[in-house]
Amino acid sequence: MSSNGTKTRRTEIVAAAERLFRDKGYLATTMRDIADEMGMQGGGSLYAHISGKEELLWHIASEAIDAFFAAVIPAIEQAGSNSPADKLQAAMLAHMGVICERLSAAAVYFDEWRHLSQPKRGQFLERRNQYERIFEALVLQGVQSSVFRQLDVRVTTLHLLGSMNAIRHWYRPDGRLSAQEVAARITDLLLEGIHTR
Amino acid sequence: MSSNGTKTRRTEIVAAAERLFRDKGYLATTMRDIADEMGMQGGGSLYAHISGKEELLWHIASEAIDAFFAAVIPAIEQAGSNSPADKLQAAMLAHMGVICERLSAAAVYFDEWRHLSQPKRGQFLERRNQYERIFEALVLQGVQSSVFRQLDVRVTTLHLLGSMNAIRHWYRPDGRLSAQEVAARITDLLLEGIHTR
DNA sequence: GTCTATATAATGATAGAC
DNA sequence: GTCTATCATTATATAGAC
Repeated sequence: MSSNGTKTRRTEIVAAAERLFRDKGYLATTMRDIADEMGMQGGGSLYAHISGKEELLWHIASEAIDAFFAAVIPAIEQAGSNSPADKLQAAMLAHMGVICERLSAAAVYFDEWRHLSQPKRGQFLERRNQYERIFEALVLQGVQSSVFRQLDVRVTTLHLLGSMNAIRHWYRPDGRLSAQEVAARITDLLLEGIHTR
Repeated sequence: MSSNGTKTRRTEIVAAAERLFRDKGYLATTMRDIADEMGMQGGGSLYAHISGKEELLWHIASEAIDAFFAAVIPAIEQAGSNSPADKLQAAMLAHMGVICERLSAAAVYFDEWRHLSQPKRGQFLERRNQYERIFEALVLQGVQSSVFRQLDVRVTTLHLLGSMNAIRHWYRPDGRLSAQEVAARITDLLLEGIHTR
């Protein structure tokens, strides 16, 4: 939103690209596809607002990672208690909240970043690793304090992240469950397992 | 392998394409890339062995789904007991075994199938759904027999499949853990959770 | 079966009129 | 800021010599 509350044309283009990148993939999406989505007659008009296709990819990917940081950091700070379990739970709910509410951006973040050329690609991966270390630290704290089982921290962290991120493949905003319900159920499944106790 | 035990040229091409489709993605891989990988001088020589690029994608994707069926069905039949828990565990180990030992094929199966054009795309999805119903049936049996908690069967199944499939993003054949170890640990995490009991 | 050369189509991006 | 036209590049696939 600009200062007067209206979407800029550029913002609309980014949103259209985000949807198309998710639906068809970055390489399968043409500038003409994006122009069509905008109601424009040819791909050329887009270049009055953006510098090129890869700039769209970079914009979406880096804005997505900002969204994850912006949701998860405060969630951890405001968790119900200082216990690693509560902090991890809060982080997981926040992380999945971003995925469910920004499905297109999340798809680009997870699946299309590899089409960035260097050095953007390296910058992206560095920042993503930084983000994932937040979860690894929480898992480590939980294992060290015996709130969690004596698990391999690396494998457990990769498992948690991979499992949470997988919901992008099947969560539907218009489905039976709300984003909060899905996030809560997956969090419960990951923390407690599926076996009866 | 052909009857005399040697790889056919076509099989080599499929293997090269499989690697490249995983590393760069289907659309980012050119026929010249595949020819290079084969030590050929130009993309044209490939067409003596295959009919086109999409045939490679279809061959890899449909062979991959066959591999999943071929591993999981006997694993369930030969499970340690008739309990849903043992059958599901056997199915999970077999499923992740295929992913770890056929990483390239798995990547194509999970990420590149959408570039199939109709009607192949629909045929693929139909068969994949059929495969996933095997897991859904096992989850349902486990919930009905109270071996598992009273969980939403659909969400739990999607969670299990998504979590298992996510290991393709981080498992490395030359890493610290073997395929069997990774599969066993992820199975344990999914069934028992991470919380201390 | 592999080579070189090429036909054909589509792409990202630019130029200039309005 | 959008339009139309187009350039330069690259892609899949084919043709014909060897």
